[in-house]
Amino acid sequence: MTRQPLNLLDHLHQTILQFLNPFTASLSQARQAHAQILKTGLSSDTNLTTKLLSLYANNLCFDDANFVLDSISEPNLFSYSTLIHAFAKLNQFGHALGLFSQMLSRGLVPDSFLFPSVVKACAGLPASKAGKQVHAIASVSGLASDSFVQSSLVHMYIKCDQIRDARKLFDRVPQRDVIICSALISGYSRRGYVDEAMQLLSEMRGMCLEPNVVLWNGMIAGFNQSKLYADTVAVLQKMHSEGFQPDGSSISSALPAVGHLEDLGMGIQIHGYVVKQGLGSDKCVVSALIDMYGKCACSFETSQVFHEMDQMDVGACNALVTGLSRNGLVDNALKVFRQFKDQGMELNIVSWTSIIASCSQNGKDMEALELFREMQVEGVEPNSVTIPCLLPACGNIAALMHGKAAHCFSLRRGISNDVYVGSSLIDMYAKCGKIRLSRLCFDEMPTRNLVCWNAVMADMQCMERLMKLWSQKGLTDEGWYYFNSMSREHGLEARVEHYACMVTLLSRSGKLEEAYSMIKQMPFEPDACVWGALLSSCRVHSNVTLGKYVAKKLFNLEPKNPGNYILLSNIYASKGMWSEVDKVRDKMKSLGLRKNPGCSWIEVKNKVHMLLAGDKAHPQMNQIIEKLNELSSEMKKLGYFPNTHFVLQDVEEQDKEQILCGHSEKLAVVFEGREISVRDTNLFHHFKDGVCSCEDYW
DNA sequence: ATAGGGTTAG
Repeated sequence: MTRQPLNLLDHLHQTILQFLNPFTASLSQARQAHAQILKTGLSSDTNLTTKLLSLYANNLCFDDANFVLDSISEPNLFSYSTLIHAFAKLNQFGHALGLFSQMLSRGLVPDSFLFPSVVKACAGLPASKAGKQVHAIASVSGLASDSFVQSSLVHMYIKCDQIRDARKLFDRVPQRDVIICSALISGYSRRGYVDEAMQLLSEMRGMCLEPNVVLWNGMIAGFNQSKLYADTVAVLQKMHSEGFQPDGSSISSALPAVGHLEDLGMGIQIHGYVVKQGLGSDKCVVSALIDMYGKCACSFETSQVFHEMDQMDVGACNALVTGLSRNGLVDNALKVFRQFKDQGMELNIVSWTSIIASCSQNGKDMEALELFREMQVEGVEPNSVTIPCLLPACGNIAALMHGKAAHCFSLRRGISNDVYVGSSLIDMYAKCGKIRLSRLCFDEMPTRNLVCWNAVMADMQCMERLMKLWSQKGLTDEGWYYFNSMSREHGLEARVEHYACMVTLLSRSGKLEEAYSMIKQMPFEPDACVWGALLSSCRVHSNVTLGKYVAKKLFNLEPKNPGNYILLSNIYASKGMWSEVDKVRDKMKSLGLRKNPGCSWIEVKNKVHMLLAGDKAHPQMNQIIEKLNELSSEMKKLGYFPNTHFVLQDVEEQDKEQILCGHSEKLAVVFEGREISVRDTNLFHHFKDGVCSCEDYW
């Protein structure tokens, strides 16, 4: 009679065990089994509870896992190990460490199997203090000589940016294996220590150790990450020449470097290898190939590789979009993006960010804003990469409200501290004429890299344009202060764009000679930005002699930029040298260059309106013109006459008046009673209460 | 239980 219930229990036990099969069980089965266990009082069965723990952990059900752990009267090392291993594997490092400390406080002693997972958790966070403590505990437990523990510790120190501790530990290991060497070599590679990595690789020979594929791949990925592109490719070649077959992982880590180097020959060779080895079905390899051809300016091959794919892949689609826009084919990029979407392709955050970046980098700012909205409608959340791709579009068209919305989003999502987000905010606010907000963003950035110095230097340029401090030494001094402190206090080398900013600051305040001598002393060839800055100051200060000289330099550097011709002709015009003006205009005509039409944008009720000079395309154009005429006659009644002196063209007075009234700025001003930002060929004007921030200087 | 885990967006 006593056997019957035991059999029943046995049967139940078997059923629950089946439900808890780690390979087949679903979360709901785990919950059912859990309920059964509780009902039948099987909680003391360690076999069952451990399986349950592992299932909950693998499904990231922290609360359930903790509940089970608490219900075990005497949780042992095995219970904790199960959970910690699972969490470490699933990148739930905080949970893993929390359980580890709980386990220690219960007086349980970890074994050599548990330590690697715990150390991995410290590496993953990374948490260097905890890592050191765990190291100490391992030493006290006498387990620090275990090779698994040692390898994981080396990895942890590298992740915590403590290369010297990693090396110290490595040096004390008597019996080194491939794995611990691989950990250190990959660490060196990721931090850009090429010599140390290569040295250790050759030392392995002396230890009778052969590198394996994982080691090679770690080196390739590491060098690529350190932007040491030539070294990346060199390692791939070395690997191959030493008789190792690069796998998909090797190829997809090396291809970005080939692209950066624009080494098409190497790219084609690798493509051949991919085909030969049958790696063509590897999605990462294919995407990387498409990207490589895109970077090497081979639009045809980019599309070809894409179309030869046997299976659609979102990564490859993204690479194609970027590849097309990189080669001046934005419209094609937009077209294929639309096709992908219409085909029901699962577009991810990279897809949306790519197309937004393509637009904002190619003068399609309104489209970028629209796509950003569309993306959110589709339920895709922007991230810290999306924002810096979008913000230039806001800045370009002074879409302040959109920019502010992106700023608020960044604050809510806790990504405003990201150095790229911060830099693009600085830039966006400066371009919208919001200097104080721009500076606020700069001051609040916790870390500053080259990108944000670029932004703040550009910001200085805007300030110089927008403030009244033209000739006072204050702003120039501030510029010098930033310029010098960049290298002195932050160890960043001034680059050509920083020189361009200083040239602007100096030349705008009238120190044209000082600016020119700075250009001559630059440690590298001055580019078009530098000369352009000087030329536009020559225009401000009507300096014909220097202007003529600078323009010549610019015509050589960028013969197709109409802006330079316009500037020079304006310099002549400001001195009434109309025959010289005609010469420049004739030159432009013979080169087939045309002045880009003036363009204004205005945000009304969160919608951006674009107004092109001389363009009648705006749907409300009739009302706008009516209102303009109304304003004009009202202004004239109050004693205002269009100042035709500012029309730098040798035309009849009446035409000048016409030209002035057709200005896109005027068109935007019709939306009166608001803050208005307008941009001419080289700066933004910010109107508030009818007063322009440039104080009518321009 | 230890090293790499790759591609496409700034």
